[in-house]
Amino acid sequence: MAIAAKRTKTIMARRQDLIQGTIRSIAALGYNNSTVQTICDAAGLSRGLIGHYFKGKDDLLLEAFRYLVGRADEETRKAVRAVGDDPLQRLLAATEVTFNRASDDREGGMVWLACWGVAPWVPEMHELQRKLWRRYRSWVERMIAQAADQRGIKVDARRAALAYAQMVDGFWLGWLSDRDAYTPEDARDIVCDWLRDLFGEGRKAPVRGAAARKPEPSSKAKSPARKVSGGKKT
Amino acid sequence: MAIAAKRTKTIMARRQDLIQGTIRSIAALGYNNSTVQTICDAAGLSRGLIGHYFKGKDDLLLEAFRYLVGRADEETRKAVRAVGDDPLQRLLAATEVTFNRASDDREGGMVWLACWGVAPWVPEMHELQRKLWRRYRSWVERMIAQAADQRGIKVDARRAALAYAQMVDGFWLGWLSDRDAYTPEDARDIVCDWLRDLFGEGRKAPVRGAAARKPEPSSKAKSPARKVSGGKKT
Amino acid sequence: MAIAAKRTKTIMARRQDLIQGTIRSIAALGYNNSTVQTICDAAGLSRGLIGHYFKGKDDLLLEAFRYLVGRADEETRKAVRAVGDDPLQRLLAATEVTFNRASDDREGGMVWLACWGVAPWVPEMHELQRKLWRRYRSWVERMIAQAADQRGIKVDARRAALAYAQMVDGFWLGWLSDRDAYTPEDARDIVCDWLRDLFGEGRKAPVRGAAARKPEPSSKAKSPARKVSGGKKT
Amino acid sequence: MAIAAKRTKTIMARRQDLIQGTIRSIAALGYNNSTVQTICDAAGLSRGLIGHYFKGKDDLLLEAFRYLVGRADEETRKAVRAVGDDPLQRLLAATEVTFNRASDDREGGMVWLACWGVAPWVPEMHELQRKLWRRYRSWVERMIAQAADQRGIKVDARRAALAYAQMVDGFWLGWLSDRDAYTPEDARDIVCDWLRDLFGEGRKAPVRGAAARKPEPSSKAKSPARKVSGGKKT
DNA sequence: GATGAATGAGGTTTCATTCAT
DNA sequence: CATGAATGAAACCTCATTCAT
Repeated sequence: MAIAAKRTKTIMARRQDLIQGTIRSIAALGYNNSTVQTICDAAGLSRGLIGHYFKGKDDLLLEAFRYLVGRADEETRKAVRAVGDDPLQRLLAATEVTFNRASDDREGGMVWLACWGVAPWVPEMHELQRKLWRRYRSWVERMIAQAADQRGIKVDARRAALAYAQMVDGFWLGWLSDRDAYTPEDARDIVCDWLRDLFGEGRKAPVRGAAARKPEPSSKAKSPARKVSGGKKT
Repeated sequence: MAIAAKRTKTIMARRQDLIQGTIRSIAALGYNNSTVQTICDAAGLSRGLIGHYFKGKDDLLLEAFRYLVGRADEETRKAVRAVGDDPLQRLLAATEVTFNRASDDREGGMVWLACWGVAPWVPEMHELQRKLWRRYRSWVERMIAQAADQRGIKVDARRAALAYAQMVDGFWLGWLSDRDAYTPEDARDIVCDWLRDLFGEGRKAPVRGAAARKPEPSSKAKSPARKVSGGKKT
Repeated sequence: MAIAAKRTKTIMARRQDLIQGTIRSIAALGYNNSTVQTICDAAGLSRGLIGHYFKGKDDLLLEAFRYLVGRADEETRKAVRAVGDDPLQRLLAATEVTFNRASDDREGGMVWLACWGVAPWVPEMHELQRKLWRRYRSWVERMIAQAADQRGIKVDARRAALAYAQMVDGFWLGWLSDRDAYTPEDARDIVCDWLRDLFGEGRKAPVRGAAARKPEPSSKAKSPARKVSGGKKT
Repeated sequence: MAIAAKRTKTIMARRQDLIQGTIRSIAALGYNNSTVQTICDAAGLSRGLIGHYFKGKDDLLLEAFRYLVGRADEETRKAVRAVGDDPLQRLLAATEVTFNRASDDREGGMVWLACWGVAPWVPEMHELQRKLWRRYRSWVERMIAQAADQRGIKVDARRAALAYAQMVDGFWLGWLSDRDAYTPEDARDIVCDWLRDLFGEGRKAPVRGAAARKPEPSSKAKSPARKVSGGKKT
């Protein structure tokens, strides 16, 4: 069994190597231009190896996407769990970890972007993406509904969740497509402020300009936002 | 010259045919799976023709994207011009036309999505996309700044513009990736409400007429106004 | 239509080129060692052309076999028709043309041999082969039955047809596998003598040794035989 | 030495395993589609093992063919020896064992067929096949010559041997390619009758017992005797 | 100007063989 | 001695592009 276990471990390691190679290759060359050759080169392995560990290129591509999804999910869960049970805090934590991931793993983000662009025409990827998104949105909706309940505020949780989720995705998309337009921190702040405003919580730190805005009654400017990564995660 | 003009006209027509074929092919098969063959089939033309009108496949792809961009730009300008000079009305009109396009031309939207997914690795497309985005965001920023000025409200125009623009993109992305999660009308309403809330304008009747609507006495934020979506809508 | 006709003609010509290339390649290298490359080289065409005219390599291989079958069939029919209606003469003519083909087109014969060796594992080829064989055997059986009737001789036509057909195939097989063991003329004479003996007809020419045999009463030594090519033909 | 002997034994056993695996694989999948993987799977051994016991795949293939050839040879010799010295009885016994093998070991037959189809392009296999055939034909020729001598009949032994040998092969080929056209028993009867007719021996009881049958008073050709298959059988 | 036949580069995949464990 | 992971050659096929008609 020790041998079998070791073997299994090696197998997992090689699969990881190939997945990482895929991510590196796609990040560097794009989805189309990534060939079995570039992927295996990036993984430091020989071309034929892909057949040992995956059904083929498509399978590997899908698994790489699945890996990114799983990792984002895990990271977000951990961050959310760490802040306790308060729904707003959870949302804020999720938002933060989402945009942190943007800076920390732009490579992964680029792959995510590339996958968005092909998913509609790759049934399995499409399905995975939709499942993910629905779970994510429904989690956001629950959090928002709970937070509103706690505060005795009326919020259309569905619409708020949509606004949040799509804003986050939009910020991801925008930053991946043009990293100079704004920073992930900008995005994070805007979304977090939007969340706090939604529940009438004050902003924490003086946020660029906004803090200078007259505190009108309900200046709850909505800035919709949603974690790209979150979107891809839960 | 008449002959030359006619020729030019034919050339333009053929180019259009090929561009439309490209759009149809990408919408149906995705970016990767669209070949010169599928494109020309979709255009009802023969395979070799592409060389007469474009430098090659890549060029055609780029031109198709350029065409979509140009058309969207034009439509938006027209809608904005039609609504007069009021910045908020202009933003609302732009929002509306944007989401109307979603329903009216899902095919084009899918192509847009596909192009998003490859643009970072196609320098010319990337550049085009960035130019477009920057112009768009700066226009939004100006409109927001003007609208705020008119109302004597202090708004961080840059952040608001980012929030607006990325929310819109996020809704596009989400709807193209999963058309069942919400409707373009949902998206439009959420974004328009967000805009009105930003300026303390009350939500109103079906936004569809909003563009033509007279600027009523800004009834300011409705009651708690903190509901992302007020009473009406889903 | 002239253009369409010409095009069709060209298409047929290219298909023929590829089929001939296939035959030459298989004859020279065997079935396994024939690759798209060797086939196209033998045809004097480029590698990619195969996709224009056939579904793929397998399709081409099958068509090449079909071509050999069709040609053998045609040649045999023509030879049979040329000798009139007498069943024995028809059988003799078929036998002759069969073994003539052996000498005239050893290349085609080798391909036939190669196909025999793979047919059981290539459903379409197998089916074609079986259809062919059955039609051929039943024709032989009918001829034998008629010839026997004419002479008032009792012959088990089914068994005689089997003996004839398999003897011919056996001679083909043997000669293709070892061209030095006997000549096609040897084979032809043996089979023709067997046929004549079956119906009590005298042998035409003094055939090696056999003619010297004592004309015992009914020395109808059966030598079973069957045209390989015939077997593959009708 | 005991150890060395044991080792040798294991080696032989493994080689046998691989040879059997080869036969099973080829019978199931054909020559082309049999890979080292399928062969080792069929043998219940691991892929790399082939290198320990054979020079490579080609060598294994050749050895498998050699094994079939050797076994057939041995079986035939044994059957022939068992029947005594009478040449005709020997031929009948050889015929019988040949067609018995067809039914008893169709798998082996299929491999034989597959090898026929590649042998001309595999020099070593070709050579083996030719040696085998020549030895076989010359043995048949000797038997026929002896039987004719014994009876004072003049027979062209070479031609008769060719007819016999190719008829047998033809029946094998036909049955392997289409097992529904006739049974090996049909083939055996036809060939045995042909042999008996050649020497003016009457057809007799079920041939199955023929090998053990005492040489009865050659009742010479039956009546017209020109029926390929007398009264009995199908 | 329009067509599609022809080319050949390049992609994915399979496979025989080698070799470390 | 046995295993199967690793390699890289080579096969098939697709496809963008060119060019004669």
